[in-house]
Amino acid sequence: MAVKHTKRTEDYSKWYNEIVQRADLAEHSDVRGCMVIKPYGFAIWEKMKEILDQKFKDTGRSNAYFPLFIPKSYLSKEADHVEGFAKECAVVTHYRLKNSDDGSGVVVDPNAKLEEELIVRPTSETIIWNSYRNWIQSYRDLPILINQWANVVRWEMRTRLFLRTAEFLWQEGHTAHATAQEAKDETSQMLEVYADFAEKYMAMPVVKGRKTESERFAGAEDTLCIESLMQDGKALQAGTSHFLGQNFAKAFDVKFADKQGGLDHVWATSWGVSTRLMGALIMCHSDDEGLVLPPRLAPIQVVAIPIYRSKDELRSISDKMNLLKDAFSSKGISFKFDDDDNRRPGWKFSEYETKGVPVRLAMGPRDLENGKIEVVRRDTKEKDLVDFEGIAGYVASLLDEIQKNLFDKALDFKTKSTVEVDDFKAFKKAINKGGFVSAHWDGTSETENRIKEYTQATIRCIPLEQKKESGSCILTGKPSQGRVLFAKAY
RNA sequence: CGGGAUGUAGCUUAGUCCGGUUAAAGUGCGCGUCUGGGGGGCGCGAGAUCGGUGGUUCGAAUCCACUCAUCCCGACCA
Repeated sequence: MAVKHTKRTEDYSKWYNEIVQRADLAEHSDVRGCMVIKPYGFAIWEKMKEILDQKFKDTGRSNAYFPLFIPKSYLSKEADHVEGFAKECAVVTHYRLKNSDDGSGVVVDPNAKLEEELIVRPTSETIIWNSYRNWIQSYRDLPILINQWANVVRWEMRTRLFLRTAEFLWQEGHTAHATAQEAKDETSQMLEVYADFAEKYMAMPVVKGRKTESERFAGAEDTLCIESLMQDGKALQAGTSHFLGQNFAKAFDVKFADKQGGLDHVWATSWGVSTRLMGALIMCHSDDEGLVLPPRLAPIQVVAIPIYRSKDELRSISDKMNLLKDAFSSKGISFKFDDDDNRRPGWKFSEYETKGVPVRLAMGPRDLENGKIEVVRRDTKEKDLVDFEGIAGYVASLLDEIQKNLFDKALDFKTKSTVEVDDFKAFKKAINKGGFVSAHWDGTSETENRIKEYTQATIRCIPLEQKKESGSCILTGKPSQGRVLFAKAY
């Protein structure tokens, strides 16, 4: 019996929520706005982490860890920064509980008030730059290239699993440089790392771009980003890399002596991606049956299901599967043989489909006799009967093909969903249809805001790679030097 | 913080308008059995102080008041 689920075309956000829960990725916690990431979901995040972490290290960065709590006074040192985050900070005011007088439970001990309140980090620039002051005296101490894997808290009004939660996991890189150019290069380099990760591993095409002033990170001089397009036509910011100028160095008085003996403030960057990538991954590839995972991020790449009546049949199939286990493991392919006798084959088929396992194998008595095995790929659901001999090699190249196919499909969708328009009427129509809309803009925040009011669309980015082209702003008609990318966004 | 809605078994819900004895179903869970190539069938069983507190009443899941929580729509939002 097929179980009814919400389809993407019926209600996209309902579909999304159901996938997250059905695929066992995460659930709502009793704590408002916070989620529990379940083992299967966390396994995907761990793969992302592992790959990114290696990329950071390969490019010369190292990990460190800074405190969860930030003294309130630190946060207020950089004016734009505090303004950007003040409205969504959790604050620690006391350090002790006590039993209530009426015995009804514990209450906050009013005598244990902190002299200076602590902010639960919404991001760590301030506490890190406070340390950097002590670490940096000379140009010889630079650059400092540090990353930390951590949780942060932003008290959001409305939350959605993975996409926007009050607490989330991320990595934040914080670097310090002797020159502006070096910091800018760092910002670009890390953006490349993110783009490469998104495309090669998540199989998710992205647009690399620059944020407009109003979308820029609080405290940054320049924000670069990768933007991706979800299947419902809404854009999602998947990663950001900021050139912070000397803002934090000035706020925290971080100076260094250069070769000539002069004293100057240090140049900074920060860059990050979060568990939001999980949301992007889900919305980029999954279908009405459930999750679809790119092989390079799938915790289980291949699952095998035995079909049998008697114990003897199971035993002879198991013998074959154990051979496979070794063959796959020597190729670095993660393989699961599901011989759980409490679940039936049909149930298992649905289960692994829901969880997005890229390749499913099934073997029954008939196959065993004929030296065959059934191979089903998750992305196209194509089913083939293949010779058992040499199956590991067959599956290895199939996984590569699936990885490529997912990217190609997503790229095709993105290309088809990106349109150029030259007047406001066409713009409104295109925005309502969904997707990226490439249009001329006069470069002012006023115009940007008015367009947002009229259409709910925002400028996702000013693409880094694009042809120079003069034109006129779709709203005001004023001259423009190039197109920017608009979309409704998550 | 404004507007709307909902809290009943692990989950999804019926019952509430119009008060009545042991609170109902599906799913999930446990046991048995037949089964097994796309979410199995049958039988038996466990599981709920009906969000909380107080009130009205002979009697409250049901009516009233208060309270807590969650969800949706706004506002806000890397």
